[in-house]
Amino acid sequence: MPRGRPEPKRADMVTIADVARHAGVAVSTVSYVLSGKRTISADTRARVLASIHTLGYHPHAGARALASRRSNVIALVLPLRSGMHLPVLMQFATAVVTTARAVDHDVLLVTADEGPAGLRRIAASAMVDGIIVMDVELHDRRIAVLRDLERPSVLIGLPADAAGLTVVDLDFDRAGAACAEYLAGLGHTSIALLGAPAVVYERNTAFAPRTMAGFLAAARLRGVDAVAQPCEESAEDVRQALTALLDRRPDLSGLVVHNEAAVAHVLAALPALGRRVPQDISVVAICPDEVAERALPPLTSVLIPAEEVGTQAVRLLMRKLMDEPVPPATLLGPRLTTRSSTAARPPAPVAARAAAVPAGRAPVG
Amino acid sequence: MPRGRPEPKRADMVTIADVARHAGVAVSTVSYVLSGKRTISADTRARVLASIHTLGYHPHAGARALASRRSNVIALVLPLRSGMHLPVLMQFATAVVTTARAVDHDVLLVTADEGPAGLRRIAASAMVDGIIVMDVELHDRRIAVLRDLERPSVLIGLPADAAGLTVVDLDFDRAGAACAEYLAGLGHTSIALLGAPAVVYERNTAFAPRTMAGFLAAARLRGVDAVAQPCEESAEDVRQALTALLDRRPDLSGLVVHNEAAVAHVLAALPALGRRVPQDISVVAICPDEVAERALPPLTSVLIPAEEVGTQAVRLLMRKLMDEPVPPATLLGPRLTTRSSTAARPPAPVAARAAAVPAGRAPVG
DNA sequence: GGCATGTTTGCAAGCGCTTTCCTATTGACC
DNA sequence: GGTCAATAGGAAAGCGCTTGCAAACATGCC
Repeated sequence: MPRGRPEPKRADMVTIADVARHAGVAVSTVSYVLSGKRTISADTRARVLASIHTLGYHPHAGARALASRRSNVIALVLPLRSGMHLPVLMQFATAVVTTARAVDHDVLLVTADEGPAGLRRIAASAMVDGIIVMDVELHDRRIAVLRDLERPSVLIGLPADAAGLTVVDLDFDRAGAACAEYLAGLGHTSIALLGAPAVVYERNTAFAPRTMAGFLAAARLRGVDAVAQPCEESAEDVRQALTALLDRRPDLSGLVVHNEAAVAHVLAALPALGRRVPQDISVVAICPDEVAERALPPLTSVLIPAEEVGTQAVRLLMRKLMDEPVPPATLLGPRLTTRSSTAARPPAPVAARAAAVPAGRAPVG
Repeated sequence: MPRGRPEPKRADMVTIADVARHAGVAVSTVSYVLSGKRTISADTRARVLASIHTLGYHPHAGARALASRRSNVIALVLPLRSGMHLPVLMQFATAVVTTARAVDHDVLLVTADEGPAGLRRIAASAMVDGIIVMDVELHDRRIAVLRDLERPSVLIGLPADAAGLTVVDLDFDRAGAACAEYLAGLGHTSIALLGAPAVVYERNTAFAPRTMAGFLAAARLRGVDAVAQPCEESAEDVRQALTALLDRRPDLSGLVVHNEAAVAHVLAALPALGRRVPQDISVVAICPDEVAERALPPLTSVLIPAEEVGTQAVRLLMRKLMDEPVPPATLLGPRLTTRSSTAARPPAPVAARAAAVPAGRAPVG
């Protein structure tokens, strides 16, 4: 067949040329109407839009990506294998997709097990404009790749060395503080934090010590007695830790648990030790809502704002795509939800101290 | 600037032309090495591959999609909003991504709330070659769109009218049968199925009646007394239903529960009615593994093979992309996992009939 | 009237790839 | 030696879009 003779097009595909012809304008005009990159008279614009509508035109993503060097797709790298707490992951993914769509981007789903090579692949093939990586590990092999990739990226979770990267996460410092302030506001004057297992602190994963520090600092500011300690995850360890704790501080009336696995054990052990929740002791958890809601009694908790993290991650990525400066780390404020595991000020057994602190400060968030 | 003069390229992007130059061959040769669409001498091929490797070349996805009319991306439409059982959804998504990657495709994540227009958009923009839609409703507004779309699709879940579509799902018929056969194999001679709430049967959602039919048919084949009935979800309704059931059939020793919400109530009600699980009565659930594992005692259960559904969905889609014929419906075999809620043959209270049926048939799956 | 200025639109050169033609080389067979 | 077929590789035409350049026209001002 002779080259260059325009044959009747394949039935399904409507191209920008079809639209231009139909509207009686040049192809470029259609393009500009769509991109808004130059002013088009109201008249022409309306005509073009009408043609687009009647023909049911959708620009070819590949062609657009080729010509504009933008795919309008972002990659979302998720640890789909398991381990992660699913509801959190889901909320996060939903927020990312929704936010991305709101700014005219789609989301390519990539599993973490594709590893560094996977990131390189999707970036180098210009499949995506940017990358959001969830569940970043402390010494993640991917961060080296991300750092020298030509595409921008946003990490969820703080790696050991975040220099040159953009990170979003919950502000665990303030989460700890929120718990302390909330309990102080309820009138509690002796509180404690049970944290992650000791090993987590040893390998200095950022979130654990930061929560502890925030908790202690806030308590000190409010003039409240506070201790914080790691907590192993077995029922027996929890029981022992609580026994020792209550032995040392019989007036303890507020407890923060930042350890998802230990939560149930704590709730089981307290009644056995003669402390009713919340009458004798208030318990605040730092955990997903689901865990808090399912506990008995449902727990007042500070939750990881997965949705907001997702939204922020996309926003930050978009700003990087537009070459706007972004802060290296964005830490999100904790949200405390009141449920049935906390009550105002200590009851009778510790009544001796009950009047010392004014109650009534509103919860954080 | 004068057009057509090859300026030094933008630093990051390695193109096929660079590879061709480096290997001393034509661009087309590189392309053919990559696609394998024509024979290349071993020598040339090796040289090209070496160049690709040293230059770190990755073909530009957009350019490839434009020229080849294939994006090598499939869309995965998920009901991310909630409602769905997350572990199942996650397993499914993971299987889809993994399988897709194994056949050199990526996955675009689309939320169900983009609706029919969203499907049209991603299809018409040639962003994806095919679409997998999860959680299809009985009268889904999207199936009309899918049907006249130029791109192939695979549905998870059976819509009312599946004509012209490709569907994958668990074979609920066989799931019901598997339960009956398993209980029969354990020596039980009087068994019952508690199904979904009545309303589900009324609106003839396919899965519920099919499970029931399979259960009854298999029981009849094995010469086992069986009844099946809908089951409401409140604790009180469950208790009443069980009471009535045990009243009518005091020798009942096998129970199948196909109702996620009622499972816990059944387990609570049975001891109250003087039946220990599994000593007096064996219970099999049709539910996600998670629910079965968390129950007390952990339940022998038939689970939805989410992973296999995902894998099959991708395989079917690939076959459609290659214009190979595929069956309109692919129903996957159930998998029964034995846990602690079932025991061999009826115990003492029904000893009168205990010798009637030989025990020992292996569980299904 | 002539020139600078502004507004609106068209022209056409690619973006990086696939694929259709086509040429060159080789070996086999008559 | 000549014809044919098979095998390897190259040249170049698009795929559908964006965007730099410039034309066309109107307007304002001297």
